[in-house]
Amino acid sequence: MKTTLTEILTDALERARQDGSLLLDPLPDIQLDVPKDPRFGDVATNLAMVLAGSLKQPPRQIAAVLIDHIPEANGLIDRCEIAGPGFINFFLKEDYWLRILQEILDQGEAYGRSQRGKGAAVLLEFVSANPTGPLHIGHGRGAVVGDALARILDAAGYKVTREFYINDAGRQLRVLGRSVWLRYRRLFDSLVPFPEEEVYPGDYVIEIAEGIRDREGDRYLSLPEEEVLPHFADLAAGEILQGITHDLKEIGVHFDHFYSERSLYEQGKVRECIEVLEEKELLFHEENGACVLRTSGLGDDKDRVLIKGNGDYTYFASDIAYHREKMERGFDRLINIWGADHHGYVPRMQSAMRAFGYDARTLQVLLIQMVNLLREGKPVRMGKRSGEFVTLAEVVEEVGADVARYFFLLRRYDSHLDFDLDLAKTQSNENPVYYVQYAHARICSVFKQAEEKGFPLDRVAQAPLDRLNLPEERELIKLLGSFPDVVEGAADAMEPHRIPFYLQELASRLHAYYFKHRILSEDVEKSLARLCLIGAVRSVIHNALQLVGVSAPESM
RNA sequence: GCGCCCAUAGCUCAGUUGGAUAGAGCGUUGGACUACGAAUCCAAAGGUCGCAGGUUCGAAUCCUGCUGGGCGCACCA
Repeated sequence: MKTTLTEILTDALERARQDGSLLLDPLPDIQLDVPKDPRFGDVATNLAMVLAGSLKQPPRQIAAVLIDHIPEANGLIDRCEIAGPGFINFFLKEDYWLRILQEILDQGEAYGRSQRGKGAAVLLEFVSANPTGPLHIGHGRGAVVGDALARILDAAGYKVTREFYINDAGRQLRVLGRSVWLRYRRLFDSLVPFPEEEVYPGDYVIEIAEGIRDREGDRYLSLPEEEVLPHFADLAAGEILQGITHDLKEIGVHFDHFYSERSLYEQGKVRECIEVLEEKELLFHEENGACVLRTSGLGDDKDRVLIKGNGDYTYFASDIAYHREKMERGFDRLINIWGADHHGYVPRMQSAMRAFGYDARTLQVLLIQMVNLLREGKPVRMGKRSGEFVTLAEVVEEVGADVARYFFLLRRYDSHLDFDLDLAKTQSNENPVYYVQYAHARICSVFKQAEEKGFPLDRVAQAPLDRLNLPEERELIKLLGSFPDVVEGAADAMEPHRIPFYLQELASRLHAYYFKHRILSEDVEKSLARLCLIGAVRSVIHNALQLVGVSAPESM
């Protein structure tokens, strides 16, 4: 809708320029609004007010000129009004809305999809949790936001690849190996010390050690530590990663690739990356042998070490190699989803992009704020080191995947989230998930009812849609008509939470309409038309729920 | 000390990229089932958009400075 109106306005501007009534150069961007108040029309633009400054004419006068240049036979606009300081309000032709309704019915699951992204290839990296322990609730939020964003971008015409980066090199993994090794030895000798401060204390480490003992007995006790530790580390990481993918699957999140950090080293990508930077003369070496990237000249506040004095690579080294690798795989855009506590890392990552000659804006980082888990109104203490660790899997088990997902998406990703376990578990009107799902189930129920009562459902496609002339019906159709704009907006801004908010409003309008007006009546033609309307609502609710990965049940 | 994020109704939060009278859910109060699902609906009360300046036709939104909260500032990950 907005796009066709934009064309009409651009055309009007062009005509006005050619006949000299408006001295435009260049043509301005056209901004369209859907006014909150229906009295201000179906769509409005502030165009005249924007132009007032440069044209040095009163906005209302410019608006009048513009309206004069809109052709009569545009097929869309019924009438225009100039309002307030210079808004142009457009009232669209009655049958336009019926065409929209027909379009929704025709398109079905495709309604809401667009070519906004023009097929641009996007690499969306998210979760990327270290394989050293189970996912917690914060990971869950990142996972669900990332997954929903992937679905939304896909619907908006981007080619999305979902990737999980595995930190399977470096110190944390060595610590994991040592943790398992100590637990393993303790299974045979309880006197072996277990320094909780230096290793991972979680019970899952014991379980991994027990697994090794059950399968292979005590044979590792006699082997030298240097041999056992890397093996245990790999074994444990593999097992934990399997658990992670399992937990992600339980909450409906999947990945196209798992990208191994270690493979970057094994394929020489890290070294290659450093050589390239060396050629670009972006590196310098300190007295102790450390190798440093001059990020300070590229937007970061200081230079960053790539190779330490002891010869070890820093994580930053493999990270930039990874991102260079992403670009070399041909992606147009990179999106990373990180916990907000990593925000200090963003400038240096973007300076690395610049170091390789890419626009820093090619990499966008979404920082997901922390999640506060509440039970009985009190925060549940989190943290890998604390005893009462609550995993994502436990939360999903407790409240279900639909609820968990919806709760994660109910807030902007950059605001703190209180996850209230008791609220999440209530199957009542306090729980926003059911409100929306109920609307869907309710419509399904009406269709079932219509079938039982013998309404000629095979004639629904020929229903006289012009019988839908109530204000509530008109508003409902308008809301349905804005769905593609909502999806595009969510994709542009990378803000999945817009979908649940849209759903809330749509469900609310549906419930109100349903309560006030009977769908099935003696007037068969009208009943069929109304079935078309609620059928379209059902379809859009279904599509929107699909975008956030929440199920649309036919009965509850 | 420096940097980033946040501050909107009693609570939790939206606010269409600077637009018209600032919205929703929950909670509170009062009402609505002999008809398609009451997990629903209708109505009311509730606001100095943290504070003070600035930018302009117009600011919750943009710029500056404060106040208060969160998080970062490694040759850690």
